[in-house]
Amino acid sequence: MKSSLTLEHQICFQLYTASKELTRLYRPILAPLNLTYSQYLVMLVLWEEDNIDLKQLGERLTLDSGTLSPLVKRLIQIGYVEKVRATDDERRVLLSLTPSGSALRKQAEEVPLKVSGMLNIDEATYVAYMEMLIDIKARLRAFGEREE
Amino acid sequence: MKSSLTLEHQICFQLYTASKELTRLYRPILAPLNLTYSQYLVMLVLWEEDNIDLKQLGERLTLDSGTLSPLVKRLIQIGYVEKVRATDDERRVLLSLTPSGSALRKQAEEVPLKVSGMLNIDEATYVAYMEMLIDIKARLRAFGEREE
DNA sequence: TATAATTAGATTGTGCACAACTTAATTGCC
DNA sequence: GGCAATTAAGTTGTGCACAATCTAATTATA
Repeated sequence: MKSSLTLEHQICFQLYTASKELTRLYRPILAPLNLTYSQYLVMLVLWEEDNIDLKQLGERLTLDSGTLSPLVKRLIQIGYVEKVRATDDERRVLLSLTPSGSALRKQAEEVPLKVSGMLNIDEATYVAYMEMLIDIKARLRAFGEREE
Repeated sequence: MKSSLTLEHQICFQLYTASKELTRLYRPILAPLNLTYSQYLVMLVLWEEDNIDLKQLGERLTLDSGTLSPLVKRLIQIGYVEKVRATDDERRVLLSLTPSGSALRKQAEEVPLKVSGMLNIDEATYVAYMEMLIDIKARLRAFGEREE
């Protein structure tokens, strides 16, 4: 079972292309906000919880400092966020929204609606798909923990 | 509905992290074959259909020449494939397996088994998940075509 | 209380992923 | 047949994604 080497029968391939194609859908929607897809994810976290430290941010997005450091640098250049060193622990860096970064949230509110409109998907299906993806991740993590 | 801006409620985020985490699972499995994940996908296509041209390969994987050209260059350097210009149309480039690239298939046969073992997933669930991912792509493409 | 181990973040190097552009071959159309 | 439009690959530039390494701050412990 599942041992066929055919491209289309690999769940990895379906997941990989689905992710790429969905990201492609976001590009024109995010362009007016001056954000890439990954930058948008960082902003989503900040709108939810301002003044988060980079460590937590990386854990939320499963991104390491090698990815996050230059990404955050670009968000600072655009002027949406700023870095503040934590006073209690000088190693930590807190990320906070600038007024322009906060203001952007209003425009971003429309993004999920546009996307689900484009996907043309009903609530029940949407939820089922979300659960599937979360389950795949749970299985991956269960394996990771088994290995430790 | 679906208008919450919370990270975890975005299907894009779940798809993006699931794909990244699954790819991460493949890395140690593919390392002994001397392949990255994307290179593995190219090899899958070649084992299925040798002597394919780059255009078709790119369509199969939804990758453009900007990604594929350097990727193929690396596969040639490793010695798994070679490029041959098509005689009937000098623009086309055909990709074919070297003996070492063909031989690799035997080792690769074990990859899907290892992965489904790690995912610890039964056949029915696996198939259901595949169908969901294919459906997501179909919806994305349906939108793309509507826009043309 | 020195110093070893750990931790947070940054840097470097490799490999995608894709847009925009270039080059060369082919096809269409007159 | 001649020339514009199209097509296939390749190149360049930007931005992830991640491993490996480095630096500086903190914590643990001998």
